Amino acid sequence: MARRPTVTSVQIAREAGVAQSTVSRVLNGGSVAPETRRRVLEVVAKYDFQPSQAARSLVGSRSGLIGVVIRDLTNPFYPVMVKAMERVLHEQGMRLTLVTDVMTAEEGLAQLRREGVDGVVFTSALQDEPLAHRTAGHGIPVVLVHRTLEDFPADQVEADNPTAGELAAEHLLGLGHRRIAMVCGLAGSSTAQQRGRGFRDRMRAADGAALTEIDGDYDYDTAYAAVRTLLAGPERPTALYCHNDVMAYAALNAAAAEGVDVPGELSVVGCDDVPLSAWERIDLTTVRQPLERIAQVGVELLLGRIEDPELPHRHEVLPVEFVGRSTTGPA
Amino acid sequence: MARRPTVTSVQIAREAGVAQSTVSRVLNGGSVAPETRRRVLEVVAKYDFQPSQAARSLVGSRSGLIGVVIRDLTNPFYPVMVKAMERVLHEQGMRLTLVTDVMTAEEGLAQLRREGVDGVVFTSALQDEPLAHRTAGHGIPVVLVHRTLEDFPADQVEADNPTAGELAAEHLLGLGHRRIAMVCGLAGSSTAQQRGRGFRDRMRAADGAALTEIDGDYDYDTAYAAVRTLLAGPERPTALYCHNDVMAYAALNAAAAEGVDVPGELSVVGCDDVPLSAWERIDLTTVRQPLERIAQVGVELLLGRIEDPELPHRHEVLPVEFVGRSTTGPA
DNA sequence: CTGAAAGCGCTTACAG
DNA sequence: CTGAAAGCGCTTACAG
Repeated sequence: MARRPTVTSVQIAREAGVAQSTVSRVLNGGSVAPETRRRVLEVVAKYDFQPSQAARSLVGSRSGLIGVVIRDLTNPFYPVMVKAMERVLHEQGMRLTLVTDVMTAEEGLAQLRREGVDGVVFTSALQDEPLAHRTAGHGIPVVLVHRTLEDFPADQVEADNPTAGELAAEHLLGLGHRRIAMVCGLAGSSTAQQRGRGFRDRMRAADGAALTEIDGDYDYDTAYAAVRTLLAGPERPTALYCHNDVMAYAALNAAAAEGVDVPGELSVVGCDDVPLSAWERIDLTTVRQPLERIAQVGVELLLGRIEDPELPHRHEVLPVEFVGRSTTGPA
Repeated sequence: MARRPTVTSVQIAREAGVAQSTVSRVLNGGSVAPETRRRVLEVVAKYDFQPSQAARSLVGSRSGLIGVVIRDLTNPFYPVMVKAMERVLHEQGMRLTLVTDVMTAEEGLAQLRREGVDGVVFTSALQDEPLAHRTAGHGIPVVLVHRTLEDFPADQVEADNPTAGELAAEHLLGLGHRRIAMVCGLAGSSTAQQRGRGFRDRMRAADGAALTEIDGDYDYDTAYAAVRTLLAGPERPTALYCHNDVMAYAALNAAAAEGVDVPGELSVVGCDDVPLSAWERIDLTTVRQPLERIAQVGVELLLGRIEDPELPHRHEVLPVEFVGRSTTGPA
């Protein structure tokens, strides 16, 4: 396999009658005489010259690459985030490299190191996740987005998840529900812990309220199976609080499969407010978190830290908002 | 910004007491004495050494990077494809770089050239799309996946879309529908053209069948607005054939918004069979195309071509399958 | 089997 | 403002 012929800065220089370093200066904004600049740019345009990223990142101090760790890309939550991050990065002339669940955490870290990323965004960190710690351990700037880790020495951005749980509980209790089940997200995730805590706190304050908790792992299939079992069982709850929208969809569908009317016999509340949730066929009552904003702030914090590693760590908590729709009703 | 200290092959060599080129040979499978190999690997393991991709792709003939052009990542169709492609690439030790709609086609091509991709997968080519042509023009191997281009000199993989259209028409006609509307995908896309053609062909063979065509652009919002207008109008059809599932969801939701019962007053057929379509709340009658298989075959063809550019071009057409669910009923 | 050397395409001091 | 030169971290002939 011969490498296909690509125009290099040396060829541009030769044709423009300048030194190769002058081409570099023109492209990177060094001081160049207007006439020289014009001549170089003309040749650059003629060949639509694109400087090699490999060479650039090899010699420069930056690769212009940001790693984004997203385990499950099929959760509709994440494409929205990816898009928001790409937008910010693209404005800065930077690129994004994805680490998904096709590879192990180990392989993911190796990948990020080989690619020489300037920083990494973690979107789904778990308490026992070694990847974020080890990445930071290699001196790579890290930001934790959406899910956070207590005492982790890095910038972090998340929604006000305890309040999200409280708002959900308040809503259901206000409708008169007392036999409630909570479909929990991944045990090691901060979001599940915080949303669970907020919900439980409000529940405890209510008279005669009984809370059952089941594991949904933030996964459609897991939640679907768990909710079907629950609904087919003896002590069917009158309301369900799901730690994310995807599990709420699973609950809605499980209810349909079991012939349980929503919201007549069962109320369902989610968390996230993914675009899907507004669909008439779904119309999910949920708690909105500012997905795009979280992604955007996360990338901005990371870029700021890459610029200045000495900045004090910031931990942003963004407000959530209750969104009442038609999957909830009186007990 | 100082570059953070990274272990290099020179340091590994020094500590192992060998030449740097020997380290390279150990890592890339050259001939090395067992004892030498052992010593080198020991040091490699000690530092968890990861060779720089930048250096490697600068000097080598391959970057190990494959560009994947996906315009709209939020269509649930695409994450499934990305995952399938990542899986194949990861097995080959290769990586994927995404080009989405945060950048223009122009910027996308520039990006791919700067990154020195070994090849590019186009998943949403349009007839007037210059990007695929120009990419190939730069000598970069290209494969067209899902959407194809007639007479394009490259490997192509698609579903049997004409048959998809025919199956949908057959189903609706068989249920007695005669006043039918077709919600069309992007005008310049092969899928919309082929699915439309297949559907029209069958329609023409049916007595007294009237077909209205409206533009949905493969976009949820566009299709939603168009279907609401259609349903609110005077000559409401009894059935809808949508060129993809996302527009069918829009149609389902638009019907709900207009108070039109599905399938009682309106039947809806989609195309794709994205996982979502099987949800009880959606339960869309559709025509399945083998998403993952298309993605997989596409990447395999591309890798084969990179290996041997002289291979004759292949054009694979994969079978589709009708999936009857509950959004369709008798006229 | 192994080492010394060239070179990939750039950026970045360093002179002038 | 501009050029000559060093060097980023590798792979790949080329000797031995």
